[in-house]
Amino acid sequence: MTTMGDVARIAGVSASTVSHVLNGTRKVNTATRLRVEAAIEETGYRRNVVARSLAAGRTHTVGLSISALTNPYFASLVHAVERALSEAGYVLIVGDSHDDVGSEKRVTDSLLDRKVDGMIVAPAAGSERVTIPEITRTGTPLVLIDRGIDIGCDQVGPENFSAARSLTEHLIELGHHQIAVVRGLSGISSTTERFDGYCTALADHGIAVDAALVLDGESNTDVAEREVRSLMSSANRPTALVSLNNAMTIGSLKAVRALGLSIPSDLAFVCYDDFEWSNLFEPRLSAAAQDVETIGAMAVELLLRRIRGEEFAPQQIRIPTTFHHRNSCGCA
Amino acid sequence: MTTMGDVARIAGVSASTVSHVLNGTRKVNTATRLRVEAAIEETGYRRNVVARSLAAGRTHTVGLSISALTNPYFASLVHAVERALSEAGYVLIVGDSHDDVGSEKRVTDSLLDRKVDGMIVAPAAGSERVTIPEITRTGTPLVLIDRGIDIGCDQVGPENFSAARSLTEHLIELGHHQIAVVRGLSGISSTTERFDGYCTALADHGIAVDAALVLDGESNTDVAEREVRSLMSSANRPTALVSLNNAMTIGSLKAVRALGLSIPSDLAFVCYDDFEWSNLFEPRLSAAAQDVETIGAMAVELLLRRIRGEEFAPQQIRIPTTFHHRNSCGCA
DNA sequence: CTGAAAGCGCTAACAG
DNA sequence: CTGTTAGCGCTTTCAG
Repeated sequence: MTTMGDVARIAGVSASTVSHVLNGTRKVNTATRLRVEAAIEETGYRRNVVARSLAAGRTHTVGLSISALTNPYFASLVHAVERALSEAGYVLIVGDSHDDVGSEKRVTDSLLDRKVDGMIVAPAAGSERVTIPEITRTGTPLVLIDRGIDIGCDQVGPENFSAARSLTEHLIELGHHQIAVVRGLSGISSTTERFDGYCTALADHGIAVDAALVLDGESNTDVAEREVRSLMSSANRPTALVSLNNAMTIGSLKAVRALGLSIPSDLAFVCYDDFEWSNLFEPRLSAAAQDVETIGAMAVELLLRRIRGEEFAPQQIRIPTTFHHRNSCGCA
Repeated sequence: MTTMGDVARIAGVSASTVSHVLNGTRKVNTATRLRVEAAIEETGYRRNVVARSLAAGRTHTVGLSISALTNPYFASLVHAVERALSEAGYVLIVGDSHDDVGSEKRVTDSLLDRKVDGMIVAPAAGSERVTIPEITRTGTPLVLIDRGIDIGCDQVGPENFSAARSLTEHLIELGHHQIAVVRGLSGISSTTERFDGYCTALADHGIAVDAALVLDGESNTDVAEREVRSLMSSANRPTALVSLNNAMTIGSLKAVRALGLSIPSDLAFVCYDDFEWSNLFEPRLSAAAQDVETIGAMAVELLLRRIRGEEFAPQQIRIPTTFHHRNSCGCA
């Protein structure tokens, strides 16, 4: 493998000069630069970023710990983050935490060991006690994504509370009183906030929260299917349902289909998170869509500013959701 | 930041010993090891993987260049690869090539510069002329995924030809003669192979390929929608359609819906690639599903063997697809 | 069983 | 405008 020294020798200059033409870090005589470039071309030299990182103390690498790469929402998030980073000349290392603090710790430790310049984390439940402290201890810039944690660090996520509230209110305005909800994994802020939105909507309209109508879907398709199925075949059958994330929406729809019920005639349905195909089939889903691109881009922007050493108060950014009003809610 | 030297000083040993307890690379007296471990604990020392990589000449990092992180198929592939790698103690760096050689070159160059121990690439059209040679020149182990290239290197992908042929045959056996096809991006092997499968099925049953029924969907939802829409509103309307990948399936369905046609009564429909929701809505899609997990795991396995220095003839592995027979094809 | 010492390939003062 | 010289933090012979 050719090194910078080899190139220098061939070009008849010092390694230092080669480094500077490569990085544009200082003025170099055009003639010498040309010679260096020729030598690089001739040898097919590739800089060794590992050595460079060690010497410079920066890796131009950012780590991302995500909950579930298989969830299309998170996949898009990874995509958005990757794009924003690569535009800025950074490279992304991804790890999947499977929404488990243990795995998350392993992922973030490995990222820390690799001396990433910054880190983006979608914190699992319990993260604030184990993962986050370790990251902040090293002084690595950190921004939380999707879910928040009550700690002084930058975070960017979607609007949860108001979106879930509107979703629920829409159902109430349609005359429903028996509105069930499938809520996500406990211990993460998005679940709490969305559920709060649901509760607030009910409260605002003088409807008491009926514990029997609150389903724990654990952000999981199968669990949601089971829960919805059992609720919908019980005596206490609701007339409307709000699903609080995409995976659970699939599960809910499966359950409804398996029972031979139809939406919206037997059950009005709205959900948090939109799908590419939401508009394609009957029932066309009335859904609150997140703006993933913006969430990803924002997170990267904040992180890069921290990496550059900018000082500013911790930001807590909420990206608005958009309500796509279709017909699963039972409107014309 | 604490370094290995600091730990050594505190433990009263040499850096060399610290290194060896950390890596288990040689026998260390239990007493000394304990002291070292205590010092590590006390200081909260984290190894510097960058320095380690430079010294050891291996980064325990694998690069992945993928066509489109937003396509759920590729997202699952990334997931499968990430999982297999992390089990083996490797870390994944992802780059999105957007199916463009230019971007692909940028991605792979950056990966090469980072001295990844190996590389997995879903080659874009033209890759064999620009990206692949550069990778092999550096001697970095490489395995091609999803698409192949006529070059002596390991590749793993789904069965394309036979799956597409079966899909088409199914339609023929149902009595269709006017079978249209939406094919993917030109220049990549999966497109060619799947299209060949379609042509062969027709030929085997004495049906000539009608150029007017061959649509170029460019592996893109919008393009497919436009094409299908225009074909389906023409005089020469086919009675059946086979879509050759997931993105184009969405487009096709959009077009069909927009025209107010219904599947399968107005148009029998089968597709390559399955969806999580294929079974959820009418028409329930009859589809050939890829086994992404296996594809990812296989690719990683081959790559790790190459990284370990094993010598063997280049492998070309095809993972079978599964036909999910539902009702969009028009069967009971 | 342990330590000394020579790098890995590059960056960045510093000096000229 | 360019070269010299220290490292960056770790691994790994080679001695002992």
